[in-house]
Amino acid sequence: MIDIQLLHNDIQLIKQKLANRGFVLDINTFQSLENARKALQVKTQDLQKKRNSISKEIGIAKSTNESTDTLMKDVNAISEDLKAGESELIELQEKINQFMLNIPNIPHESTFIGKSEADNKVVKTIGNPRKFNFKVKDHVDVGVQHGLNFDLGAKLSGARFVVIEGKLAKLHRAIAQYMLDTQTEKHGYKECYTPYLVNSETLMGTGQLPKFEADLFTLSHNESKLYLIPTSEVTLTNFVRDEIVKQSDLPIKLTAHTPCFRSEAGSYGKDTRGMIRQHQFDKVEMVQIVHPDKSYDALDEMVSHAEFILTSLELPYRLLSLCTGDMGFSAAKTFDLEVWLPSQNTYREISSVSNCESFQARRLKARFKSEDGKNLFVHTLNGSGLAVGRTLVAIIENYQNEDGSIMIPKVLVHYMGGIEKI
RNA sequence: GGAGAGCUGGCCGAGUGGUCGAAGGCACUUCCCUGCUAAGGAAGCAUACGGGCUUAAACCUGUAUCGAGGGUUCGAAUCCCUCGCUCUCCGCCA
Repeated sequence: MIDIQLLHNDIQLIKQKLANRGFVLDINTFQSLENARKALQVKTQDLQKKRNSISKEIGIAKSTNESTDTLMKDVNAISEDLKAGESELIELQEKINQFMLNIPNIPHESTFIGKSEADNKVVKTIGNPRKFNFKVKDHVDVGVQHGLNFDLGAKLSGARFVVIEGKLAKLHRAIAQYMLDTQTEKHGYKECYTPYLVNSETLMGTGQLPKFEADLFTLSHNESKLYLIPTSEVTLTNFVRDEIVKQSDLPIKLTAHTPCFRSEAGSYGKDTRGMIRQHQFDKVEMVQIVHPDKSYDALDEMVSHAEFILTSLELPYRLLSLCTGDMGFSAAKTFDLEVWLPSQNTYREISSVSNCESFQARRLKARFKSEDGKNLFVHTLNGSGLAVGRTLVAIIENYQNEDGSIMIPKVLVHYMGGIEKI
């Protein structure tokens, strides 16, 4: 949620900034709601004040056994107005709140203005795609012989599900272990195990709700509803919901390896082959909760933490700075890492690292106590470190041999129990 | 699934209808005192959203908030209802 003061101070400027990311800010609705709210709040609070003071007098009168008839008459005279005002005010505030919850974050000034992914800027390209002296196969063709089983996934669950068997399943696990060990031991994140099912408040906090319910899988549980997490950014970032942490506790660096569940509504026909786009995939996530002055340093740091995985796996990749039109709802600034996929002769997203500044913190009421005793919103960042499924895809494709075998990247051999090739 | 207990400020904890946003303690901040340390004394110390004043802050002031929501009442931390969560015991269970 953006700071409502921004809308009070210079709403035209904010409208412009939001327009850069394709969001139309309805100024008229906002201002008429706010004007109505302000007038009604003043009126209602005035009536509450009257009621409270008369009630206090009644209390005093009762204790001295005086008559309270006229006081009662006074208070009854305003009670109807008061009740109507109170309920109308709540309604208005709820409308304003909904309005605010549906506004995306304001892009950072360094974010390029653009409409779609075509306008993203390549920051750098690292590593040279390998030259193959045979016809490369895609990860499906290579993977099927090693236990990548889409038919079985479809039988058990449907489209966009996969079963991985044998050595390839072990490789999948090795990748996740390696990433988790690296982020904890090398980069200082605390390893966490979190729920995969969360309530709506949690998703509200990180911005998936109320706007993107269609992208989530839901489960009914008694009267209430639970959601499968689309990323462990959701659980890790919500650690600080409704908390006031000490400034000295910052930065908080958390990581988790979890499955992620996405309904992929609106992506029909996209990436239908293979395991690029699944309803369920594993990811090692990094989250940082930081002092507002440090969040852009932290962003660079997190990008480097994701990059380290790619370079150490010796996978060619490029770094993209996302334009305003391609960023997620909660982000002010986002870098994507894309890994080289020889079968597609292109780079594909494997990590996304975002600074949400105070956008999530405001929704989460996640604050820290500053040196002068003020409660200020923290900044939150999240990034994949990395997507496990897509990393498996990248390894299968980049490390394939002509005979269909797959070399194991050096750093993973240890995690594969010494196996160098499958 | 059954039975019971509980949920109050950063923490502990008092408070069962009326000058309660909430005693007391701890922690914290400032000051005083004291060779150091320790101890002692004084004051301050919740959050959100309004209004006033102001360039702004400070400040003054109002309203709301005692797990959440609803109800009763002139008035609710306190009474009633629903829900959530925590704990204890029993049952079941990886």
